Amino acid sequence: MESDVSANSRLTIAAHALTWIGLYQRRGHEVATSEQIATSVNTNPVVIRRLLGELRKAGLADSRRGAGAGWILARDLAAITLLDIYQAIEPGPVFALHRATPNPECVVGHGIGPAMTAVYDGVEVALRGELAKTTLKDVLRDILQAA
Amino acid sequence: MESDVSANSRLTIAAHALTWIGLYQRRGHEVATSEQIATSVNTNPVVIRRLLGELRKAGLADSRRGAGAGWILARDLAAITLLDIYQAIEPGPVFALHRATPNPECVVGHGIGPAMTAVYDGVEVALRGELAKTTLKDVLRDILQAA
DNA sequence: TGTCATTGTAACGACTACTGTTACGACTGG
DNA sequence: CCAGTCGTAACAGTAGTCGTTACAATGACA
Repeated sequence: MESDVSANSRLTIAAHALTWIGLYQRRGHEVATSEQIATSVNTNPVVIRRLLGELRKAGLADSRRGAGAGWILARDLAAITLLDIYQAIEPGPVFALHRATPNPECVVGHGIGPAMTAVYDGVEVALRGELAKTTLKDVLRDILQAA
Repeated sequence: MESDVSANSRLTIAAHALTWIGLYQRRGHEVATSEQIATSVNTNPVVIRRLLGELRKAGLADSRRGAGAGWILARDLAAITLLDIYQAIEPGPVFALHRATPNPECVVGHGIGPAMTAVYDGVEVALRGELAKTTLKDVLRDILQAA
């Protein structure tokens, strides 16, 4: 169970699932089932299907239905960055402004929004730049090298 | 009310509170009450006291009790970066690994943890670097310039 | 010494997000 | 037709944040 302090593991799970599909395909298989992926991730198949559904909308994965169905990559592992996955599954920014509008008659309340927005934009750019550096091919390479 | 998709507004509120105290002190006042700060932030005084309590533990603010009590800065605005605040109030990293340990008998399940950790470490460094660029003096300057 | 404004903190309900699970309809290869 | 898998709804459990009420503790000041 736990160990974390409350952060998002969705990016980890999504990268795990796609990398698993990629390795499975590289070994000659056609499709991977959510059941198989869930066994590797150690979770429920529905969790995998939900997540891969979002990745399909983003054009990173695809699925077949009916008998002998399952999941395939929509792109090569080398053409999928962690940024692609992040954008597919993370709806909003890391930091947010106030929930309730601060007092506009106060100088600070009036100007803090734009000031923080500028900083947060820079943070997002830096974060995305870091995630864009790594492709799933890189991730798989690291995994196989460590084995 | 809202508008956000579920992100942390704690850094925004904390920066708002400290900046407000700094401007208030610059205008000649001794201490700022949580009531006054809450009016500018548009929230409840207890929310401010809770947050400033964490900032006090980190050595960024200080408080006086009793009658005529309130809050003061423990450092000059120029000596407080957004990274200082972030570290004082954000308990964990942005991204987390799996909640449940993935299947260690699977190559991917075994190696994905270290591989993603390396990436996440880079993300944290980039994020912290961005936040360290801005001091509350910068924030206040932007606020006053825009007014 | 007494008053009283303010902090410190516990407690609670409301809201949101993610996770795990069950259930079942939709689809399709054989 | 049938069996296997996806697609998705529904629900409970966990966790974090926020707003709110309540009240004890503190300490400046009259």
